[in-house]
Amino acid sequence: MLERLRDAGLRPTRQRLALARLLFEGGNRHVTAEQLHAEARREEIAVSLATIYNTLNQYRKAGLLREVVVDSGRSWFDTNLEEHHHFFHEATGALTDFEAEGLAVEGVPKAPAGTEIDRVEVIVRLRDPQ
Amino acid sequence: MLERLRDAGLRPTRQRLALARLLFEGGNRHVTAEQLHAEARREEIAVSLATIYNTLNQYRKAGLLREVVVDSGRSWFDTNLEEHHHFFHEATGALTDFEAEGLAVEGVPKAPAGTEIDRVEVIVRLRDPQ
DNA sequence: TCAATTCTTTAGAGTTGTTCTAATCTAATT
DNA sequence: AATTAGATTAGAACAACTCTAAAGAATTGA
Repeated sequence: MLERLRDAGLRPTRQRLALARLLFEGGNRHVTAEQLHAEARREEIAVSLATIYNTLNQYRKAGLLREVVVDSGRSWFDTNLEEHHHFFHEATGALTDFEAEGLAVEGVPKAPAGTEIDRVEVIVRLRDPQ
Repeated sequence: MLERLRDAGLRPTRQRLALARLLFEGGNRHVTAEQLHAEARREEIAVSLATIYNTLNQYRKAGLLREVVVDSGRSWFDTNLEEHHHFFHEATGALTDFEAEGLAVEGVPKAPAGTEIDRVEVIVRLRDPQ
């Protein structure tokens, strides 16, 4: 974990290490800033909300996390760096991954002049059965 | 326009009619609440920001508009009701449509138990050429 | 047509999620 | 150990909404 932070050019401070452990040990996960803050509090890790936001954004810039926008008014951070897509259940706000393997998006038009494609994101919005 | 509002079960008030004209006359468009408010102000239509929000949400619920979430912290409303997808240019915040025709998304996994697919959204994120 | 009723609009206060500020603290470097 | 550069913090500030309750406008029914 220490290495991972050093490689990303981030000083391995107490707070950053503790948050890295919560985020990266034990499988992929999705969190919001508030959720991570609450979790740190439960684990008795003293970290301010400002540091949670700073850290999540630094991790994102360093490529340790991805941001997922599905929900206006709240940012999700996703530790899964593999190519994948998302289910989003509007009713509950639940966000789950599905693998890109098996999914084919064909016929994406070429990028408008002066831009290039960064990535193609597929969001499958779910509702309760009617 | 009057008909359109009545059919949607909305009283055709001065404000709702004026906003409907801005939104629906003259081709498809994407707006945020603030943008529409500024535009109304320029056209000397007196509408409060609260009414802008109310109206956009009523239009969305009535199916006259769709909401597009690409940008955490801001909601976009899209008057294009046809099946289509979006380019989003991160650097400028520009949002543009592309037709669904020609695009094929294959191999979407089936919806998790207890849910069904509402819609499959494709967002092509653009960056400046490196 | 004109009350009476119901729905709509409004200004401003409130809320939520996020960023900023500037003072204090800590890791790295000398 | 002292210095310095960078990190953390509480709380203020900010942006995008949403709510409230009072005033206004569209509809209804006589």
